[in-house]
Amino acid sequence: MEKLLNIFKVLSDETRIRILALLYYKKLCVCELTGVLGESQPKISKHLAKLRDMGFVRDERQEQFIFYDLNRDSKLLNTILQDIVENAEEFPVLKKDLAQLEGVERFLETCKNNC
Amino acid sequence: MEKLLNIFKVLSDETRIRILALLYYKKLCVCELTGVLGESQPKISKHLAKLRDMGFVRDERQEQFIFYDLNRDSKLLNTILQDIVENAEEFPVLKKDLAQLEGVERFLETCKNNC
DNA sequence: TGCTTATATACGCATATGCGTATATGTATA
DNA sequence: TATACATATACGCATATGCGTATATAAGCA
Repeated sequence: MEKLLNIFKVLSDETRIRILALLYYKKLCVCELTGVLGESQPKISKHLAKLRDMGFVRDERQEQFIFYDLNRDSKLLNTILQDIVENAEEFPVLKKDLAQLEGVERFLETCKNNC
Repeated sequence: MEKLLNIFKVLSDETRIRILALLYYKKLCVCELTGVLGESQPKISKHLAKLRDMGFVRDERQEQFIFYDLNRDSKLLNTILQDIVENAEEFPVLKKDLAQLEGVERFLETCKNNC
């Protein structure tokens, strides 16, 4: 039951839904997430830490950046995320976030401007 | 986005999941829910009030009892609940709750013992 | 080795949440 | 109409959550 509750607790925050929706499509680093979401670096890092501690994402260093990707072990979480991103039209914020996935790499080059 | 978040907030509490899982199968009154769940009457009433205020359940008086039933408007909530009850085997608490659905009416007759 | 950059964490605060206890409300019934 | 019963709500408290600001850590580079 604990695990089930954790899925819903994790999804009870808009920032975390936005992060998970982005990671659903692509492995991203803190820098890119900060850039796309337009939120402060500590805020994003703290949500990522929570997601990591609960086992929903994994982190992996690649040179100077730390990339996060989705742990797809939970069938239920996967189904829910799929449902959300497939209906992104209903959620303007998500739609806008996802549109920025095209060419996110630009946030790497100018990271100090985002973080 | 608000509506989406509300679905997950509502599901972030074990008592509410238990209530929704039961209502998924059957319209029940406060008395029956209190009896099956073995929780205090104010606790159940408050969770029901929250579910009602958020539009996830409807209440309807039938003589001395007030029955609650699931509002199935949200496709996502419906899908999630279906997934949960179909996998009730994984969640002993839910399995036990659902097993008591057979003959819940007995809680009506002895309501004062539960409430 | 010292500096910069990318990310993580600590701290304090404001708000939200869940619970128990007590009490109010409203319907049924004697 | 007085009482009992079913349910709802108020209040106080403890804990949890999210955020901003400040600072720590750790890798890369000069």
